[in-house]
Amino acid sequence: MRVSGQRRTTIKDVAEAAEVGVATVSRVLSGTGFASPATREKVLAAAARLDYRPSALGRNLRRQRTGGIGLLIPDITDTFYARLADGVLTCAQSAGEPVMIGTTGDDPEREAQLIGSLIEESVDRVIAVPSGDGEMWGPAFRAGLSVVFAERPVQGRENVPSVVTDDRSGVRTAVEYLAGLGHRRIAFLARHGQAQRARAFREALAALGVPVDEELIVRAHASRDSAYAAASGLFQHRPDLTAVLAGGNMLGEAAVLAARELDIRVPRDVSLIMFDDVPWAELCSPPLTVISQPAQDMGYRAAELVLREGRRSRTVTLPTELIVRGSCGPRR
Amino acid sequence: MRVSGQRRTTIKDVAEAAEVGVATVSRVLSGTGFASPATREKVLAAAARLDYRPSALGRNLRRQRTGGIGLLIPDITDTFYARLADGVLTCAQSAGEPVMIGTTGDDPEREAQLIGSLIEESVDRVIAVPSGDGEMWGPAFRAGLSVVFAERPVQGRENVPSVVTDDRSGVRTAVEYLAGLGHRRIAFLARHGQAQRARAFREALAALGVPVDEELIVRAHASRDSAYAAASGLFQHRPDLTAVLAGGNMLGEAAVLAARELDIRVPRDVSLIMFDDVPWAELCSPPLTVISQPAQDMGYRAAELVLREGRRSRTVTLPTELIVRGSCGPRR
DNA sequence: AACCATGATGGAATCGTTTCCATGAGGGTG
DNA sequence: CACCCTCATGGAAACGATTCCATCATGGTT
Repeated sequence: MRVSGQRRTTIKDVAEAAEVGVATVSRVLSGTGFASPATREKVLAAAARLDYRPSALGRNLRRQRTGGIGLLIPDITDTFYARLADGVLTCAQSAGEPVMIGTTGDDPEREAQLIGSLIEESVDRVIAVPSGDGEMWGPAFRAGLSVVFAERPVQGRENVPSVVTDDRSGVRTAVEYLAGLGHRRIAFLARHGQAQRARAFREALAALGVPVDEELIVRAHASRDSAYAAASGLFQHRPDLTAVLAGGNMLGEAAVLAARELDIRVPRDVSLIMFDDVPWAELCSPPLTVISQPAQDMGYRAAELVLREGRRSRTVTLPTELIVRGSCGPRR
Repeated sequence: MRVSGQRRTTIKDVAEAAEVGVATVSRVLSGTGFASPATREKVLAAAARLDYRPSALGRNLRRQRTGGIGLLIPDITDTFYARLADGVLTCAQSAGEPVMIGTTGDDPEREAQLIGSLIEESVDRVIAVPSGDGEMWGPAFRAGLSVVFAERPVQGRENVPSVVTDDRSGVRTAVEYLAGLGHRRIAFLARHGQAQRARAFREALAALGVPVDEELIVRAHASRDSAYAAASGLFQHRPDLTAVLAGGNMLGEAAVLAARELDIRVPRDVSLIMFDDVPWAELCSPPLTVISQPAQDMGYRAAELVLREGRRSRTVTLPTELIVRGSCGPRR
């Protein structure tokens, strides 16, 4: 314990203190290679005595890679992504891996920038909720990163392992439930990047013989303001709709708010189903019927996937569940 | 653009391509030192042609520090901390600094572990919502980290810059408001680590001449389950209370849930004020009266503080605001 | 004309670790 | 007894950047 201005204790100091070579210290401490019990003891004692912590900097430079996981999500303020991040962190921390986080705001350009910065930092494992198309991931793959996509796959990168929710089935369940209540003019509030869900929505309608009205499919960006604008605009332009499926919790929140603002009562005037179950869905008035998604699990699985780099694994699809509460009623 | 198995382009490659020395390349690219316009041009061209990105690893090792910011929060799932993290990320990303995030779960031991891992990674700037006492931060200061505390100060480390909310004033406002409605038996649901607020709560009661009932001050850990248990236990043990102040949004959520479960109506039977304004507070039934805190701003300011390392600055105190909605009523 | 200040430049050391390789000791087998 | 194989060990190279320092050229001053 020296005064400030001290030099970091290095492996060399330990070697000196233990009266062995640095190579031996490295071998003992990293557990690889041979060492006699006596030497091992000496080294361990010296390391403990000097309170030695190996520098990740030196190790990483030599190994030509940074341990750790890069995590790219659209918005940490969205509880869905927060839970996803929590899953990643839980897995990563139990594996002792640091996590570098970045938020893209669903902006491909910012995503590209963050990818660049991860490459610069030699982070070689990335979990991402991709915003853009597959192109911007070119540099990442060229640099040899192992990537796992979460929540959404990327078209054109089908062989990249991904962990996604079963959008098709989730959307179908919701649409069938609404149709069963008599609804025909059902709107879908989607975020950019949810093309998959929009497609599933069209398919589900078509399967039920309901004509698809493209004007009822509205897109918003990953921000509260954008979500509110989309929801409010939808209600105002199309007062004839009787049900809304919100593609995420922020869109659901916006829908409730916009409906309240416009004096549209839920579920009397409009039925509402929201993707993603969040704690407040139950506290809301009325309690929201939702399609729950295992966000935290998704993050955890993605982290597992990206950590066992060896085996190439296909994409994992996680199930959704319809939780009926009080925000849907028969067509008025 | 080579096939896989390629070597990273290094500064040496650029030097060769530009027909100059590596030192010159470094000077040009990092902007320091002298270089003739002609050479500068050559270097820049070569770097662009080879798509050169300097390795952060090499730089960091030489500089003996990692750029970037370590961020330690109790729970990323709590929207308050998510917003705080968002503020940090916004500032850090606009400064081009990577952020390493870790969640402590308000567990001092995990916190200590994460601090250790930050030191190992040579991260030299940390923003933390501290869980434990000042002791575990010893190693961090000894290692020369520059630390900024957020949300809570740490006793015994008063000279560490911090960004906190004005707990005293926030609590006082809430208590005075409740007292003004006639409430006397007011409970406080606190999280561990909110000793500051509990103290302010006692002071505010004392200032109003209301006797302090220690049994009405209940503590929970940073998890939904713990919060619910605390809230439910409180309502069951003390059916005589008429108002509750929740120290955080998860505690408020738990209080609403527990009250509903026990058939306690808000605000008829019990008035409720929650610390931290969240989007769902308005959607809740009844809409929740809250003490809003500038969480995102707090994170941003903390990041600013930790980034301009030079000047030592005192702690910043951010104001709170009482937002009256519908969860408080006169004493029954 | 000699000298010096200044700017441009590149070689080489350095950061802390891992890992390759050479060396040496010791024991078992032919 | 010679030989070889194995294990233990340490020196030194490598990773990729920054930066100190020496060298050299140039132009201005005395």
